[in-house]
Amino acid sequence: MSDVPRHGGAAPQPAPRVRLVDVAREAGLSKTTVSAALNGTGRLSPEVREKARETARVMGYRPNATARQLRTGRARLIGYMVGEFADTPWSFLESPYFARLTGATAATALQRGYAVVLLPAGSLQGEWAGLPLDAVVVADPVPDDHVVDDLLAARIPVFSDRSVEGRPGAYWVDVEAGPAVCRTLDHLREQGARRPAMVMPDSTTRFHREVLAAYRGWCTAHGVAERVGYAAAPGNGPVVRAVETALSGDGEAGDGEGPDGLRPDALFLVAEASPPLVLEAARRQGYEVPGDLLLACVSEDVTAAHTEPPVTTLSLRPEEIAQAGVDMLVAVLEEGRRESAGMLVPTRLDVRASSVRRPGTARTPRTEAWTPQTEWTSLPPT
Amino acid sequence: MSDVPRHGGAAPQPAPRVRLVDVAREAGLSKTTVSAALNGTGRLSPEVREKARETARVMGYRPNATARQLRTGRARLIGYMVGEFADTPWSFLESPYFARLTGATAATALQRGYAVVLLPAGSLQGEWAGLPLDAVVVADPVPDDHVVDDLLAARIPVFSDRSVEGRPGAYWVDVEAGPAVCRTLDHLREQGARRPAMVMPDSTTRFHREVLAAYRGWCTAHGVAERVGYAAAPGNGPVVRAVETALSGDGEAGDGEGPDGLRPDALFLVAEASPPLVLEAARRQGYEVPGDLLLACVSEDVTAAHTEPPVTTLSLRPEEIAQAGVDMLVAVLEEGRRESAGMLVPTRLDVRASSVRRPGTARTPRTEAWTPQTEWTSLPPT
DNA sequence: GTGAAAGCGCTAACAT
DNA sequence: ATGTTAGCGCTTTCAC
Repeated sequence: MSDVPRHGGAAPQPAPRVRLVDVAREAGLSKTTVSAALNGTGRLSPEVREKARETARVMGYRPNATARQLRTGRARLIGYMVGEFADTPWSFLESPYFARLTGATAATALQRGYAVVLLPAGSLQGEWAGLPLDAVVVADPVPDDHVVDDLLAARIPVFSDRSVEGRPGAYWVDVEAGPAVCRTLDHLREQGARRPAMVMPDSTTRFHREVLAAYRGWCTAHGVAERVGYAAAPGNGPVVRAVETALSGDGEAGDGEGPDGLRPDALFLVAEASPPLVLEAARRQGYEVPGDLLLACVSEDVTAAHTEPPVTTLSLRPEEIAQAGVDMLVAVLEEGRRESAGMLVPTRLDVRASSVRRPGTARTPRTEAWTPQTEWTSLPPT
Repeated sequence: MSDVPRHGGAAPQPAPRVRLVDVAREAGLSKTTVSAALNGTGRLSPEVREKARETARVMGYRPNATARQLRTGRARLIGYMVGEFADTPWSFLESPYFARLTGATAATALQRGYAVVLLPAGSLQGEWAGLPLDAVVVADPVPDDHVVDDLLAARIPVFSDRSVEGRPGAYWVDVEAGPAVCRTLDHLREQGARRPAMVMPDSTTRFHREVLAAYRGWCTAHGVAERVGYAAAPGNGPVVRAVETALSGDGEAGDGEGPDGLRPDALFLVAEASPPLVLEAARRQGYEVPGDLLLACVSEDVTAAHTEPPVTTLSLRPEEIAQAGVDMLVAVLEEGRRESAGMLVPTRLDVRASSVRRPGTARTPRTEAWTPQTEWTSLPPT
């Protein structure tokens, strides 16, 4: 008779929500049948299935996600954190790259039926240990952080970059950093650069290590001197200062004019900084862009297209990375594979006026996608 | 005897996690006792409590959040979405203001034991209808969107801006927009501006409506002509174009030189745009800043401090808004109040060189916080 | 093809 | 002060 719960916990909702059993009673069916009808499982006659669905719709039935979770063991919740920025665990959203990566991850995940919860950089010791996370995405982990280990030890699948390759329960998506660097440097060289400098953060991220290695390899292969400047910290201030130092020729050697006594004639900036600010910095150092200095930045900052001249950017394509990662995540979670797997996503160079000295040499006058060869390893795009 | 589940659903985890009952058996206690010990509830002797805690720790027990949720009826999960940007539901993270608001919301929530899940702008019809959300934060809703109604109809508490004031189940935090606008305009006037123009998005957000009203009121009170430019869309392109139009004096009236035939001598920009780009636009229109044009922007963009001259900004203080909102949310959820409530958060004007024509008039030469009077309504900070 | 019932792991009412 | 037990809402096995 009485439907009010007498024993269980307090029902905080004043209006008791309609439950599966309510639908079943209303439709004159059993819980089982209604459940099967709604989930598309079981063997039911079309009429019954329709009847159940209709009743549920009319009654405004919405399944209790928590109960379903408890039963199925999965919460359809994935954690998301960025390993870099360990000292300012939430500032990653202020980077255009991570903002887009985060948004795209959440968007793709939701399409696949998973929700993304935002987590701070830093170790598992945190307040979120109790969340029922099916998996955690760790974007750009730093090697000396042990989040990944903690997560794996807690048997939570981890999705990260290639640095986790081979570890059971860990999966990866990474960017084709090496080829991208080489192609960008090739482009600068095509446009006449002979002394390309690179500025990057003093970071231990796999991406940055790869970039540095590729730059060095390219310099060796082309017989040019290495000119690398390091930004002491992320953020516009430090990066712009590093750019100024690099452009003044006052590199780490401190010899005043670069390795060979000459100032660089191209700059490849591999750190998020505001393109207009970078342009200004170059000008303060007495350069005209692209006249005296060709400029290309690894950046997702949309202002790059709005400066004068517009700035050439190498996009890491956060949306594609996110999509590939989430697709893999869903495959893993839903098909229950355990061995590590991963894939590579290509980059895109958007050539703009800041790196075009000889008109007509660039693929297009202003802005055009140029995609290096794609390299898929395991898990082709579904 | 047998601990393996025989009846229930498949246990996807290969290693069965240690449950409450396991701890209880190991410690020679009952589930109840261990539960009470761990949760700090009930009346237990200190020794027993300690024993239970120690055993749990040793066994690496971590409570199953889902089971707890099912029992308690609350998931400790809050949704987060921003109402603006309905056409590009995920781009809000690329705005410095919303990036910081989002990060701060997630950070504060986590500290209070709640996780934040990212939701797209748009109506409840979406894929996330099934999430066990205790509440949803709707940042800057647009009036013609019915998310708030849908949420309230589904009896999910909503935390938003003042536009939801008075609706049962809805709570608000808002920014002191009016006073902030007046003080900024006062500051520009103090610095010598006589023809301040304002550029804002063509948005129906409560904030923007309030800003417009305040600007108009201020103009009337000071007997100056209104010069308002509207950006057709968010983003640097449209906003910069709107700035150019406003500065050329070519307002909506299309009279070539502004309402009184004169170009503006100050610009108050109430739209996120890259400060360096805005400066450039002003220069393209033949202005020198701050010589011919005083500039102040509502912005959280950190590049404002790095331009030459640095740009004066009115900060909406997203961190404070987030914290106030989450504190209120926790109070509501945990004390179960139903009547609507809200509070106001003050803004902060960071005066920098772009709006200082007469040296010494500004509170400090470069960058100093100047906080207008605070106005608290209900719910004082806890 | 349909329904009864077990039980996911936990918390809280009640009994001791 | 501690233990026994019901039951949160759902999915799934198994018997009919």
